[in-house]
Amino acid sequence: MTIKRKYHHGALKEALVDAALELLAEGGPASLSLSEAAKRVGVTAAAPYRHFASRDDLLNEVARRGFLSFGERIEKAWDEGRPDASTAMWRMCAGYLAFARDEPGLYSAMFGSVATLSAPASAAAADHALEILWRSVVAFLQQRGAPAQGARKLALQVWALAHGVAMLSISGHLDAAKDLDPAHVLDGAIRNLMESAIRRAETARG
Amino acid sequence: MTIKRKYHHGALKEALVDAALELLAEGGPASLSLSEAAKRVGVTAAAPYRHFASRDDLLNEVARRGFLSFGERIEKAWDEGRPDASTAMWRMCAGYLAFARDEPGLYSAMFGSVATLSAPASAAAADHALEILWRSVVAFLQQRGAPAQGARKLALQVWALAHGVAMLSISGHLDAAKDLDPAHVLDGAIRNLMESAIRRAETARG
DNA sequence: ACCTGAACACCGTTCAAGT
DNA sequence: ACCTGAACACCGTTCAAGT
Repeated sequence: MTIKRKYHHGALKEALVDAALELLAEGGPASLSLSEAAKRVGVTAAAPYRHFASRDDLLNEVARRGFLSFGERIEKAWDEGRPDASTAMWRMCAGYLAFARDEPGLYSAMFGSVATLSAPASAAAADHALEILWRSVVAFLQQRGAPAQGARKLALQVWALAHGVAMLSISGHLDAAKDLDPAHVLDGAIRNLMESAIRRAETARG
Repeated sequence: MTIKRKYHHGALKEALVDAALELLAEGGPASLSLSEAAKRVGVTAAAPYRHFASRDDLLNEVARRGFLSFGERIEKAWDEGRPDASTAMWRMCAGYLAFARDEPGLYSAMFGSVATLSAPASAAAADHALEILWRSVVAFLQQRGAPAQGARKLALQVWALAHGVAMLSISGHLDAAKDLDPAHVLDGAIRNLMESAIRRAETARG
């Protein structure tokens, strides 16, 4: 009664995605190999091509799912702005950095590859994540009694800031600043950004 | 009188670096191949190993030089804060984004690879680039009569912001915001960051 | 000291053949 | 419909041998 692999795996696509996440966690996007994923799952190197058009296609699917769980995570962290917008905004930023810190390989796959993430599915998932950020900024401005006029630009700035800190942190460039932890740097900058926006609104109102 | 390649190339190391820059420009870090660089230069795939320990070693050398020319570029753009700190800061940020836009492959090689850029030489070059940013922030604060107290943290925030915008721009995530160009987004954010810092100094002074 | 040639393991990808 | 086996081009890397 030896354990035999069935000829048909049954859930090969899911298994390959899981293996890809493993590889990403172990060595980043560079070590995501279709062959290695196939080997770990117990199929031939050619088998994945029934489910993915190419290596980049697999990477893209992984990135797409990454954006989805990323969006869920920061949405939960925002928690509809409870107990107040400032606290929730801080918590969301911390959640953003925590995701990048906990899954640097996945985060790099989502944002790192220049030409790879051209697929529309992945782009849509990324836009969804941005939208959550945008809604948070709008809610923040509303709670402070400011108009949501420049919210889109502000959301983009918040995103760029969080992304920049995350990437510099992942790549180790922030390690030189031993006394400054990433979350602290980001929090201070976000605070400045939001305060400036609110102040400008107040000044405009007279 | 046929043109014959000398057995000894003479300047193989330099030639390989140049070829690597070409490959980087054509297809990003993923298409930087030691074999392809060797082929373009006209030597065997094994020849580069006299000059570079590995593919990553070549990539690292290219990144190191990238940081050097990047540092020169933003230093020139800053131009010692002429005619005034605000204008110079804007010009430096524009120069930062222009570098990333003109050489996306090189910029990605400099910042993108997570595990690759672990070499101390490359890290030192990166730190030097950050120092230029830091000096600019200090000069900005001085010209505005504010103390240079939080300059280091502020420089890190400026860097993260510029890096974030550059990366999002390179990876195409900013294209969704058709009406907002990267330089404009960055400029607005930097302005808010600096103004908040100055205002805080003024409040503290009473 | 610097490069070639041959070799090996690995990877992406294709395709005819198996279940 | 899904997977194997064999095949090809390509790449990183090593090493003995050539100049």
